[in-house]
Amino acid sequence: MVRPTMEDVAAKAGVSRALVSLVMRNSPKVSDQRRAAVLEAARELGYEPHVMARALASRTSTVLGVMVSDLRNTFFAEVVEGLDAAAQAAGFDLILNTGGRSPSRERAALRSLLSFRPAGVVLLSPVVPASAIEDAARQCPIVLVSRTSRASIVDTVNDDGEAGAALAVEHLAGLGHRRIAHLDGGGAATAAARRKGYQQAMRGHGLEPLVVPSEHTDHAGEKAVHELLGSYDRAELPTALLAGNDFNAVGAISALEEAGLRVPEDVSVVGYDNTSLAALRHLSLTTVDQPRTEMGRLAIEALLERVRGERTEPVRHLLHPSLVVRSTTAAR
Amino acid sequence: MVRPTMEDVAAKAGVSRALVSLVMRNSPKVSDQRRAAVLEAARELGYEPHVMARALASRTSTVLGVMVSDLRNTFFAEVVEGLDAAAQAAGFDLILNTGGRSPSRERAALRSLLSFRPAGVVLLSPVVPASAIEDAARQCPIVLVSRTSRASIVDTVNDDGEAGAALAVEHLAGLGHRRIAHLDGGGAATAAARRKGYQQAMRGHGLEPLVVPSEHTDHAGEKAVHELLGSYDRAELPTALLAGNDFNAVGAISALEEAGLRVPEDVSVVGYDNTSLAALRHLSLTTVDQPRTEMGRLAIEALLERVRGERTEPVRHLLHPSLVVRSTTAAR
DNA sequence: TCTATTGATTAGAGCGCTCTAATCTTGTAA
DNA sequence: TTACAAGATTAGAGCGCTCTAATCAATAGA
Repeated sequence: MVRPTMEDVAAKAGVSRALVSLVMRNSPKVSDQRRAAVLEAARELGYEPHVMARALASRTSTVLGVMVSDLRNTFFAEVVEGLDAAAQAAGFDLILNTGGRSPSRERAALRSLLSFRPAGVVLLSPVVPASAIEDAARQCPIVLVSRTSRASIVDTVNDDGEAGAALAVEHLAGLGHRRIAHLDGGGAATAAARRKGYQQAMRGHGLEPLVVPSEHTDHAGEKAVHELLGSYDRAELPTALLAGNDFNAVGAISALEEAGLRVPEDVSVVGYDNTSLAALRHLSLTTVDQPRTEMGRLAIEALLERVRGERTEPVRHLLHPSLVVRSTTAAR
Repeated sequence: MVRPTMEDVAAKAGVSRALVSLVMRNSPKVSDQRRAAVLEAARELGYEPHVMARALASRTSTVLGVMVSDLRNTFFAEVVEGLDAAAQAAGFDLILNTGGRSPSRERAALRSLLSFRPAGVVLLSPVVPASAIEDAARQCPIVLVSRTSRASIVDTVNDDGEAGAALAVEHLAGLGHRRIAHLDGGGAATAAARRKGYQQAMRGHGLEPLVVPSEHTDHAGEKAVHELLGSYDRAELPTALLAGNDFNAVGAISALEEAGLRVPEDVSVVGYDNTSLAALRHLSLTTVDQPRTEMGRLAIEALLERVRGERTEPVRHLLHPSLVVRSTTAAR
């Protein structure tokens, strides 16, 4: 289990440790002959540089911290995939934590990440107070994903929920729907923007917004539909629903079908997030897609710009979502 | 961005660096008075020990490497959650990679993990050849999840696919089904065990196994059902299906319903994995649950036993799955 | 009063690397 | 032949910590 060090390689190749160091960082100022000898010795010994020792000596880290609130949520998992791909491409490694949507656990997780003296940290939809984030930002660059910030010291990457919701309303209105309800995301971080976009788009079409309180779960989607069914005559029922997210949409569809209403013949339903769920042919849900991999990529990019000192002004990426039309929406 | 060091804390508290070190590792041999002074100085300066420097000096790492083939798969994401929880509890941090089911990318990812000189490494369903894994195992303890190994140097954590499939057959046979088909998982690592368990359980009940080639996707599930429908008269069609996984089951249900067959009235369907998908009330899929969080916990446990030198014999955890009965199965 | 003894504190080396500055080789010009 | 520049190589300090062994202070026993 004890791995060879640079010193071992140097001894074997008959050169100094410093020369080995140069070769390992492929410095141009090494003769081809020595380089070959060092590389050969390293290969034979199975030598790989020790990242931590390197970080300590060079005073530069190739580690990026990532705190994700909940990996079970495929949205976050996919953003992490994007982060990983971009980080690997840039020669960085991720150290990853989960905070479980608990402020105290998130604090501990963040502290843990910072104790690595990372080059930067990405926070995925954190719930800690802004002050905790700003404190962290004094230690290294911070990028927030799916959370906004006013601090000029942190960058943010979000999808444009207003635009996404508007896209959905546009689609439904274009299909001839007039009574389009929105199942609200409640306390979710993304809910406000989606609600606002929905309301504005509705008014823009001269339509009356109808916001039904709900949550980002399938269960809540069912409940919301039950409430709608209880409050309106069949003839006055909304003919289209914009759910808070895909799960919510699936719950809504469930409840509609149980009540004998067909989707999309009687009621059209649009989700949000384009999770793998939505793509299932069994559901084939029309939904709003967030470019998750791209969000991960942009987060790393923003981080590295700060790391390299190329930028000190904050950047606010607001990504444009797109509508994925499947089988749960139809013309009125 | 330049953080205080132990030396700074020592100066501020008027003690030596060594004493600060003792306090940070809460050694008992420090007077209460000095301890308080050091803690106070650390607090004022916002000092946190530098994990990497600590690792280097102590020659012990608190880092565990994790390579996951694909985070998009919620199964893996949930195992990672389990890994993270157990690691955090033990005071370890995870450095995480994805290998994308490509041997070359996995090799690079593994190398990257090892360059941190981690205390141990967890490989989630890796596709690299066994030799690569055994090479890695010479550098630090390795635990494989969802992959078997004959090497005595690595530990493994798997769910007992045979038992899981048998559980499903048991359930269906108990409901009076005689013609139970299995939609095979094809090349997936877990497919063989599930198939074998299915076949044995069928024979145990004096029933004839019927394995239909498929894959772990919803699309393949649809296709498999279409083939069944093409090969059998309605009267001879299997009355129950054990799918390779939940996605596959959803595809199968889709195709059955399109063909005018009701689930579970005409055909019962059982999935495998108990993904969040299965729990959706809209699907409410009867399925076999793998204890994913537990798998993560056991992987960390096995790793730490090796790290602490408590064990040198390999351990092969074969976790017992359980059946979650929902609404896609009914009595014949 | 002096010496053990115990507990608290610290000096200093070293973990595996990088980086600056110094040293050693050549080749070339005078 | 000598001098010197340019390129190749190395010595050695130091990154922020841990750990062993040594030192120091205080108390107890003779």
